[in-house]
Amino acid sequence: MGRHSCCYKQKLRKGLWSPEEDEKLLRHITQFGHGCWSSVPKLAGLQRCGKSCRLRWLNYLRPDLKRGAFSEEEENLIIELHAVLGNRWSQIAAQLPGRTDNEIKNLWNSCLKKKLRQRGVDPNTHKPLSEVENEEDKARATNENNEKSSVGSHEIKTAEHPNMGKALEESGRYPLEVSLGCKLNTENPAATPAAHDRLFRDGCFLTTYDGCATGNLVGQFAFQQPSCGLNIGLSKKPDTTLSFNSNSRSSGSHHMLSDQFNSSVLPLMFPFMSTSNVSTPTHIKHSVSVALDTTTNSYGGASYGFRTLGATTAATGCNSSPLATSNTEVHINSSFFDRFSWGLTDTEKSSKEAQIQGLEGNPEEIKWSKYLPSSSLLLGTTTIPNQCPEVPFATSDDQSSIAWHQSNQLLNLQDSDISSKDLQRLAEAFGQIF
DNA sequence: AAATAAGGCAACCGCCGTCCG
DNA sequence: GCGGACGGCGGTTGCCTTATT
Repeated sequence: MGRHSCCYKQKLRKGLWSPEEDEKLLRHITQFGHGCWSSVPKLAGLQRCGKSCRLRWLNYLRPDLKRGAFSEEEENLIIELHAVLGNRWSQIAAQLPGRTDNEIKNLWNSCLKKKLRQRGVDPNTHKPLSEVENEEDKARATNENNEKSSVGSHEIKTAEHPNMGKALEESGRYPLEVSLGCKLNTENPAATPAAHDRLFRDGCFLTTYDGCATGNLVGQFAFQQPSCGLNIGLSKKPDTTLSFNSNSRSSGSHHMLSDQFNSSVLPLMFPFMSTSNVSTPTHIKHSVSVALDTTTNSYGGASYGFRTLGATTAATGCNSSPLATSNTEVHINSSFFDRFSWGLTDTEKSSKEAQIQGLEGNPEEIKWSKYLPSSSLLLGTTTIPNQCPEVPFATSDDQSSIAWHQSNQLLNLQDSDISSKDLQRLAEAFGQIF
């Protein structure tokens, strides 16, 4: 292992390539191909290392390169792909024929980041800047509090919730976090639950938060397993069409939600719940149902909770303590999803989505497709109209589709041999899209 | 017109994974 | 199994050009 041997060689030219060098390299490769790059400079009569030749060819000389400025479509595609893939420039470049990873990286660093900021979007997270700033403030405040108390957040939570320490210890994971942003009660804003009203019981979190602070949402709903960044959710907007915006930890499609989000999926999503030794259910039923009152653009009520198998004790309403129940069964009912007027279409498919799906079929070229599942969980046939005001140029359906694919694969990775680094990368990808 | 700052871009650096002897 | 060679990738640097003062 170690550095490339050519790095140690002397008398090799560095810096910009002269036209003569370009000509030599071009002539050699068009005539003989590059073969082994380390032998190219010698055969082509160049005082360069093979690596430098390779880079020059890939980034400048190869004939299929597209010259000129990036089109708006290309820029938008890069932004969307970056939301999913992060700084994996080579994989992004694979989706833009004739463009190099270096070119895209430069464009991103010099131009697109700035554009996103001007649009109020954080280029790292693809969330609205205001939200990112809020999160940073919260994180700062949390850190300060932790420092003051000289106790880590984990310990604080454990102290608050006696079972949690055991849960963490035995499951080896962070607890499941179920987030329910309940409603925007336009007539009685006070009825909206307090932000991040977090309750813990038996290894799981229920977090309610006011997802409506922006005024754009009438509700949010999300599942989260912080340890792997998995977070699935949806939001509902006043126009009564469902939306997956880039910051709602959203994913999936109508089919995912209504058909796939069933009792067989949740244990996959949150495997620790069925495997840890804490008092988790042996059978998990999913029941979160929210009745939408379309006349007031608010949820008429939210039913959610953990309940004992066969005995629903989920609380109703948004401001109660739904975990005043005795046992631990996450109860998420698909009827939750059926209460909406979805306004979705099965047939609409953007060209970008088609591109993305196209890449899934070519694992040799698109390496991140290896993360995608081949199981029936993989959906991606339905798109959702773009309802994402925060990222007006991004089609949230594409992103959410990818997110869902990746989240599924993430789940399927539990038993795979994929490395922790891969998982980390996936989690990072999730962090960026969410 | 000169100096300085900012932007854009090409190339390098160093790390990592894979291949192969 | 080990280690060197190599290809690939993302981060960074530094040069050149353009804009601003």
